[in-house]
Amino acid sequence: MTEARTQRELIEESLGFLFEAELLEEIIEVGKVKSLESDQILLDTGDDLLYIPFILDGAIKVSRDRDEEELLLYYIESGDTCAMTLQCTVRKSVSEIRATTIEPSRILMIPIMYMEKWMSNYSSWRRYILESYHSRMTELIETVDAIAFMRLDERLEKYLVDQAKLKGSLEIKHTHQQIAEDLHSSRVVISRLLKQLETKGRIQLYRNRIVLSSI
DNA sequence: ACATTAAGTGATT
DNA sequence: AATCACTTAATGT
Repeated sequence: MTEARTQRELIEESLGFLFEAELLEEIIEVGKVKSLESDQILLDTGDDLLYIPFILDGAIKVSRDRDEEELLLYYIESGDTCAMTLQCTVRKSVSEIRATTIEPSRILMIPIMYMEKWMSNYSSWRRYILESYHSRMTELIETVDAIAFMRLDERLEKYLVDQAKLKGSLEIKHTHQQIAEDLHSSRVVISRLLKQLETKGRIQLYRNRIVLSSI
């Protein structure tokens, strides 16, 4: 009882400003809230796309992975959805990305069968989907730019700043190894570059922890 | 005290 | 910028 109430409130709070009341009711009706700890895989490469996930709170990173290699593509936060899953409106398919929680997160899962119906019935839904697609595309291009045109040290600094903004804290609790994986580099290289940034006074290094001097 | 894991570094490609 | 090989430091048992 109270469970359902809280869930309704949670959904209204996170998504209420996005959709008209009628659609919101439908969303509350058919959506299931999934709670995940930090560092859990929400969706993995090769998984069938059965649900559209909406991030209610927390944050998620979307990365490409081949064999054991990984590369961070972009983050999704509260109010966002994953563009990858949107293509299932057109065609039933499997995921080509991995979505991992980077904070304890609650995600609203909506079966994909509603996609098409809502597309034709609700203008707020159409607008949301198109805008969402657009902003994911923009972020993806930003990432491509970073890989193509920035040196690794610049990319690392951008990564740290992005992390800090995302968490709302200058403290980043990652190992050098984890950062290396996100940037698709090696631990040794990241350690060296971090050391340089520390010498320049941009950061302070500790075990499992990096503190940014400023954003 | 010991083992394990994270981080630092010189040398080489 | 990556890899190897090794050292040093921090942390858990």
